[in-house]
Amino acid sequence: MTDDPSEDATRTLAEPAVGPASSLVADGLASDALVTLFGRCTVDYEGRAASELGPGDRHVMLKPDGAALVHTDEGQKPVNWQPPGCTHECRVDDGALVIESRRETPDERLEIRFSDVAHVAVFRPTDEETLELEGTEADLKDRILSEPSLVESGFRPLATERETPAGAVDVYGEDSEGRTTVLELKRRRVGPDAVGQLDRYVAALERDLHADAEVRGILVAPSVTERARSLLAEQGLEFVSLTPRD
Amino acid sequence: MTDDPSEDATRTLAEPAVGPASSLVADGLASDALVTLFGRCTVDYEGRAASELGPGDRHVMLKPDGAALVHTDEGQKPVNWQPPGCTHECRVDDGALVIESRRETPDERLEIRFSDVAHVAVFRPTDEETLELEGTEADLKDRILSEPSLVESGFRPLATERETPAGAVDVYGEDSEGRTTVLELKRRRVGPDAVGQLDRYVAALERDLHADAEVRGILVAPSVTERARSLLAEQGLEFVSLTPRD
DNA sequence: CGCTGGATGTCGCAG
DNA sequence: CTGCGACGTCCAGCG
Repeated sequence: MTDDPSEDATRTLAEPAVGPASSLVADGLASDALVTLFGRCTVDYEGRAASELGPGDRHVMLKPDGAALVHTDEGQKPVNWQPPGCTHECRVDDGALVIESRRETPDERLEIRFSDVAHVAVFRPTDEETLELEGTEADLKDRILSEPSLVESGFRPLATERETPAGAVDVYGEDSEGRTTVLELKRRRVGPDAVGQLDRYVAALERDLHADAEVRGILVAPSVTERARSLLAEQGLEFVSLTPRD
Repeated sequence: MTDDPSEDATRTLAEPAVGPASSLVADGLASDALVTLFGRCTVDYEGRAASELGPGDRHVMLKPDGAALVHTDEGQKPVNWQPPGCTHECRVDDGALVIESRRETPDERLEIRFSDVAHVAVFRPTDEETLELEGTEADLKDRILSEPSLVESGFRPLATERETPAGAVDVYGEDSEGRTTVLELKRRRVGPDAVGQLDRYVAALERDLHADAEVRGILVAPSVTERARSLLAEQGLEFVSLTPRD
């Protein structure tokens, strides 16, 4: 760490000419800073899919990890983006400030062309802290493992993430009568997709064990939709209501 | 529209005191602008789940549609967020600048507490243009409908989004021998989940028609994983390779 | 790297 | 509003 303010201070430019704007963006990219731009731009993307976006005033963020985000006035998700790991370049082309972001595997390219830059900023984010999150599926699993009777009296968990030919089962165990019983856990209200998932695991286990093996499948979630409930019934599967918290 | 520059120009503050920072944020929120802040903050979230994030230097974006995004130096996704439709408030509390975002249904609350604000900006994004995207599942469907033989010689599409007790089938039709044939389309390489989906539709249709009805199920995608391929085989389902573009 | 499934998924559309 | 499935989903964990 030096005393050079460019090493840790925020730097900004308002209504810059293309040259100074380009210089500041390039400096920010070279020094692993977080760079933001605001101004009139078009956006072109080509990769897994392809898109075009006509001119408008938007907010662009370039992260030190190689991510790029283009935000309009609406929506939680960026209108265009590039994932972490991309290489960003900044150049001046025909009087426009052009940001180009590329990656390989898959080959993807994002080009943001600014006809006018209203603002450029270079920030130095720090990330000492990690997010503490609760209320996840992992919390629901912990709840069940520490108190299996919440699922059913006499239920005994024997393994988690047990492998089957159709994938790994969340919780694998036995009921009070010794029958193989598998749980599919969801942190929130579930639809038909979760039933299909549980059904695949149960069918795979019945094939994998004996032809006559009876395997119980229980969907554990706060609630189910009506269609999911009828699919469960058709497949001879069960449901237990349980939330990740409380 | 007036000549008041606050109505359309970008406004910024560098290293502001809490009072001026709060005023500018409040002005921005009141005038449907896009507001960004950068500085040292903690973040607390309570809603569908709950989270805490200790102090660090982060970038916050408040959108005119009510969305809120908190970005660290890493990741394409914000570390914390609030979806569009939320109500943002800005206040000074115990010398700190506090942004609070709320919504109902579900009841959710996000609190961002700045101990130090390095930068505040108010922008006026415009969104005249809409994104033109190609290479989606809809493009794959159009391709098949305009040239059904891409799936199989003699295939005749009869309906799209046809309803079954298990949900709507992407493409419903008949093969050259008059057998009911349903397609599940995916724009990219697929795994076991798509097989489960197709299987649910085929099983529902076989129940819905006659007990003796034979229904063919074809997964149409660029490629499949090995596990998906074996699940297809076990269920007597088929695969056709096709991409949304080219 | 590819596979797999979770996510405070988000988003758009239909009932 | 809920239900349902697509998404350039993103993302972590594991082989």
